[in-house]
Amino acid sequence: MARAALRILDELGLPDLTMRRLAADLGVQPSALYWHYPNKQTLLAELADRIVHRGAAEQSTAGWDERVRQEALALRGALLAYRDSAEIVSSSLALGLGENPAHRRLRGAFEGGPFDPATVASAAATMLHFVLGHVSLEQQRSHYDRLGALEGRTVPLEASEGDFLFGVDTIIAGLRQRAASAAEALGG
Amino acid sequence: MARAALRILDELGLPDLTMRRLAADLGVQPSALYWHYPNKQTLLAELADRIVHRGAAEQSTAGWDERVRQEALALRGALLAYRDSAEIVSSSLALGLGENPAHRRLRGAFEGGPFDPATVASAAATMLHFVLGHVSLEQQRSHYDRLGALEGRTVPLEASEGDFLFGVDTIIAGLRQRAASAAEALGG
DNA sequence: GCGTTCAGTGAACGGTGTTCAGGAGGGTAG
DNA sequence: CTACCCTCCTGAACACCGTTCACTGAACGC
Repeated sequence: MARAALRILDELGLPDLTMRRLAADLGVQPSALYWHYPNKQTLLAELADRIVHRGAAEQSTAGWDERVRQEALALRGALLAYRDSAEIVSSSLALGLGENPAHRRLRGAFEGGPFDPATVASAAATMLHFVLGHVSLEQQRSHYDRLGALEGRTVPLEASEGDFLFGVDTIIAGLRQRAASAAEALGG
Repeated sequence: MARAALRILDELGLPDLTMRRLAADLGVQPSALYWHYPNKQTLLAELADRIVHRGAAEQSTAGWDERVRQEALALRGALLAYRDSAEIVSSSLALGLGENPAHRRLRGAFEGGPFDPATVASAAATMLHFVLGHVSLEQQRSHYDRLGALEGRTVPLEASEGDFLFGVDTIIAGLRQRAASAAEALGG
């Protein structure tokens, strides 16, 4: 059932992912869905989980900065695999923050670095906000693009990826510097 | 009319900001609104403009990093002044990117620093994504909070502001370091 | 007086998420 | 064989939503 929802999401987009449409695809009345999920938001939350879950970076022995970079790229990849996924993940984020798989994996990557737990959480949140914000905008733009608005030049995907890497690397650089000055204050 | 919409937004929240509700508040039939705006999205875009417009940081002669910090804080302040504003601004962002006032002001702050135009645009986008992502999550959480979910401990606003400053300062630190290494490569 | 433009009415259209009484169908205990 | 329960689904409704469209007054220049 979540499978069918993901297929609709990918082919038609979030606005067309309605309970009625999903029910029709399953050959069932819309009310039948409410036996499995209490409401649409819960269904979307499960979709968000599945989308993020698929995007695990392979285990790596690299330094924390490279691991964070890989994790951010993997997350973006997972999000770009489904249409409008960033919006769904963002929406579902508020309820379960702290137990969100994306946040958890980013924390895992940061834990390999010289940060105290509070910093790890904040750093992961910062990176997560950036990634979701970036991909969200990217997907929204392609949505309006599909709709015929944005008549002018479309931003090429390549430029978008460059922007993404710029942001990720900037945040990582900031954290590296933060770690360095913290070490200096401690050791000096 | 946008005034009335902003009042509804603030008192009832985005889900209750319906064309019917707005029309009722104005003592008018819903269809009357469509003489002034072609559709709801256009109305929301104007609200986004007004919200962001109100949050201008005072002119400052400080360095680029301090100016960026002030601008980010001002933007967050403007967003927090209206309920669900971050979501509205994000939605309206995709259509008019490049001419968005928030993005423009952030660019203005970065232009005081040692960055080429492409870097300025990317840096402003990075900061904007972070700010919108952070505030969006913050507001979504308080929305669910109002609804009675999140039965457990609510994240205090102070912690949220700390997280926000952490992110802003980290991004600024990353950019500072980027500028330094670029200067070194150039001068050395 | 006449035509035009502004601003709004009132009813409808097609869609949405969600609820609720009820009904098949299977398993299991008496 | 009967009676019951549990699972899953039906069919019809409810209360909304954004949007469209023919029509109606009021105000204004010619």
